[in-house]
Amino acid sequence: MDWSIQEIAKLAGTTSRTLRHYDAVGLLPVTRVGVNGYRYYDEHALVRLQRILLLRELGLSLPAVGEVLAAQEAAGHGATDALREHLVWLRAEQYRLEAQIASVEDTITNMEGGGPLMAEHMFDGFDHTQHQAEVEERWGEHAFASGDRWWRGKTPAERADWQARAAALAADWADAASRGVDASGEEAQVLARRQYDWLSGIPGTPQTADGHPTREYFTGLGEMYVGDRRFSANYGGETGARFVSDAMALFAEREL
Amino acid sequence: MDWSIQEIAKLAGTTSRTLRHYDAVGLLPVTRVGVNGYRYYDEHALVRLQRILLLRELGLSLPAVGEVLAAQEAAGHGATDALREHLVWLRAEQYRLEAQIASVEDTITNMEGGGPLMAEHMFDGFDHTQHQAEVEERWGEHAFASGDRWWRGKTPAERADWQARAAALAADWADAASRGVDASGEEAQVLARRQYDWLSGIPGTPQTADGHPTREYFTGLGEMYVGDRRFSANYGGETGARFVSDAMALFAEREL
DNA sequence: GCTTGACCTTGACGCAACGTCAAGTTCTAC
DNA sequence: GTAGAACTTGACGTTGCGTCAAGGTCAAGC
Repeated sequence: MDWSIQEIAKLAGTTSRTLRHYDAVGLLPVTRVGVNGYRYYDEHALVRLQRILLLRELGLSLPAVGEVLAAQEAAGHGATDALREHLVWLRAEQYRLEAQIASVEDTITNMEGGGPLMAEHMFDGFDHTQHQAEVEERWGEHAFASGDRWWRGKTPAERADWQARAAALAADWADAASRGVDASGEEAQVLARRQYDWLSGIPGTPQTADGHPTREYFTGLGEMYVGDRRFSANYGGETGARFVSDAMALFAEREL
Repeated sequence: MDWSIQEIAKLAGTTSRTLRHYDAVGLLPVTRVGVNGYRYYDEHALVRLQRILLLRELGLSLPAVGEVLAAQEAAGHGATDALREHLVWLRAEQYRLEAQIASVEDTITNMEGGGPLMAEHMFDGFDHTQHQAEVEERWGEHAFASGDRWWRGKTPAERADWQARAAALAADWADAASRGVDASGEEAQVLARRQYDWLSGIPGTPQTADGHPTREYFTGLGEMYVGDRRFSANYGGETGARFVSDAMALFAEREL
């Protein structure tokens, strides 16, 4: 049972170029090469490939991936040293990022001359509720001031966390859109759910009794995204916004 | 008043190669080129260079740095849009890292078959208090068990933060050592102070009444680092450990 | 038997921001 | 005059593939 390079690539969710690369660096040698020069992979290769991709998602470099796999093969199972080392790495990076964020915030406030970052930048990078006026028009008056108070009532750490969550969501949407992901597929729907859950945290949005956005609000918001520069700018233009909108509409249809 | 490429590089704390690169990409054009082909920079270039380096430390890409500077020049001062965009970026990265760290931790616990990460890995990446036995021998019995209880009493978030701090410190030591930094210089001494402050957070270490490590403990610890593989492995070998030790000794001499 | 189109190959450039030789020229000091 | 330091341009290396480019292979249809 063996597969061509494209077949195994699709099975594992990667590309043929990546497979050739892994072969070139010796991380995943090709199982068999036909007389025509074609590469073929068997099920052992598939398992190894899946492990490689998993470790890569954890942020390990290719040499590090190789170490982990070699250790596992040598010690039957276990040998987490390389992973633990990587964990230390990740934590150091996180700490560095934290410091950088603080520095950038300081720089911004210095350049703007005083005052900490307030509500006007609450939705930086994910400014969909800038549509506040339109939203209010369609779903009735909701005091944005209450949202503002909610924001100011948060601690700096909470604000940062909230913004980080929003930024990550925005980045993931943009990434998925650029990769041409299917709006009805699992990945996009997971994103739509994240968007939905995230919205639940914002007061001043139309919500059901259990604190979640209403179906109408959710789909309506999605529709408004399309064609609105303030939103689409962060999501790969109108194409990206349309993708987001589609995914949200499908989610609402199925789940709400 | 103009300087040669090496002179201005030293003034700003960078390298001549970097200056040539900035010239090549148009970020910092050279002020004047002599008939011999030599590059010369004036004070305006120095100011701009310093701004560039500052923004680079905040993590901006060269094009982003160019945008910020252009906006500042156009608008007199201000124009923080690019920086704010960068901030969103940083937060998204941080969030991504957080998720990765959680995944790696899960993977490790899965591979080791159960149980969350406990005290045995408390000092991962910065395991100087593994010298516990020797330390106790020299500074009297201090129950390591109390340190263990302290660790287990922390919340996961606190543990992660503490480990991140330790990992960052370790990484910075290793980096400074690899760059051949002077142990008596400001950079190394700042690191030594961080190390000192960090130690203050660990119960079970000899401390003065105000909760700080004693001078003897601090210098003694530094001495033990040299030649101990468990420590030096993380710091660029014995050379790195010696550098750390020297910096710590000088710090203790001057400040404690 | 031929064309078409999908799939495959190797080879090579591109990216980010410089570090690091290499080979040759110029300056400075003795 | 000459050693040695400083300078120049040019080019490769780094990481993990993406992305052409140019061409060979295969299955299907006419």
